[in-house]
Amino acid sequence: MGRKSQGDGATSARLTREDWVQAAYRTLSDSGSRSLNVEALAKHLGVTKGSFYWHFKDRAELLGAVLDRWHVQLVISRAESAGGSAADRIRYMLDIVVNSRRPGRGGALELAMRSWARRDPRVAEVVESVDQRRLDYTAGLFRECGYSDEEAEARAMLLFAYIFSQGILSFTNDRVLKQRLHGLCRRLIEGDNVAVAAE
Amino acid sequence: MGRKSQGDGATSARLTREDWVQAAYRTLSDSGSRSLNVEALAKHLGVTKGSFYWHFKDRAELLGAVLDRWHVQLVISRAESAGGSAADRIRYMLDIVVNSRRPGRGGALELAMRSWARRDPRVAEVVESVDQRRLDYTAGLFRECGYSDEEAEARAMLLFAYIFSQGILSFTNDRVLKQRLHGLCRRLIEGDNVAVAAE
DNA sequence: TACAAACCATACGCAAGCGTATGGAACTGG
DNA sequence: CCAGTTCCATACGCTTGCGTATGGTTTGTA
Repeated sequence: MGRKSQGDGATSARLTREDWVQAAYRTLSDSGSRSLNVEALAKHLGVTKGSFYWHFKDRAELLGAVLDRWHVQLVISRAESAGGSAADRIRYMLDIVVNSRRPGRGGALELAMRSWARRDPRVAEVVESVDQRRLDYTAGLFRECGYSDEEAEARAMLLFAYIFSQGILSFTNDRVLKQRLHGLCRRLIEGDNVAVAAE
Repeated sequence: MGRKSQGDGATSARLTREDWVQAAYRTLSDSGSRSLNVEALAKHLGVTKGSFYWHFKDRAELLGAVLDRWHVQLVISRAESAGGSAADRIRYMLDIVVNSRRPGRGGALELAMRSWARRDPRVAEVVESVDQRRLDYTAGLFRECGYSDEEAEARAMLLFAYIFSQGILSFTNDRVLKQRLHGLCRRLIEGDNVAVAAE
């Protein structure tokens, strides 16, 4: 097994600190941070852990880097970069759920972060701030659609609950049915104001 | 540290297989199944692992027992035992979220099961069947309230998404605000039919 | 080409956790 | 009270994974 033939994210022959973080970031969604072990990562990258301990002080430093990456990556919301009106962006966020090719992927990462947060208060703090920021942003969109402060916040909560759960809970595998149900859920979350604003 | 003074679930001086399963079941919600290790459990129960390996063949057998317990426990829904009309039971399920004294507890267990399911297909199968059964049951309640099949299913999905997320996501710590938002979310999920039927 | 820095391999010590072996303590029916 | 069963403690071997030490290989650079 040659190095260049399997380096997952390693562009050059030799690795950088960033390559390690990326690999760790992906591995994280396959299980908790607990199973994020150095030697497995090294094997996955086609090197030995001698490489790892040159880039990082210890395993904790890698986990810290992974946490940072998740933090900044999530704050720069995908919906924001998509642009459009508030109603458009709400609809965009909702439709990501169905349109994503790899459904369990994003949900698995969220899951792993929460699971990790339960035994590391530092992680819990980051997760909480990310949740809050996402909620604030989305509530702002609903306010732009004409909802009151509280109703906007409630609908934002429901929106995230829905998105989050779609990635975690395994309700149905029927694509067609899921699509139809998605339309109904979207209508319930968006409500009348958005529907009116969107047409 | 004497045994009887700290046995967590052990009623008599000596332990039974059931005591081990109970202790494991509780420990599970504190992190993934990965951190469910025998020696820590033994310490928690005030014995050594010599005891454990008398009751169980190996660690896998304990995990299997824990999985079974979760399975049967969840099928016997709490809402069903509460009784009342369909609308009452829907409202009861929704209000459990706010009324539970230890908010993170149930959510943490759900989280742990999902996290576990991601690396054990046997667990994934159980989780999926449990999800499906819960959804079917709840959709039935909404149908009793006069909703169509699909709308009932969509509202059931939203209900579970909401309940699940309340246990996992960390939106706000403000009790009062949470209570008001809960009322709004409940109204969105229940919709007009339930509201009419309930009054 | 020569030297320094960056990067990696190999080999080791160490702790945690699983499972086994074996003997001892506690309870039980006769 | 005394076998026999049930339950537990102690001690051991084994594997996994973290971290270190040390030397080797590649890359940039003068």
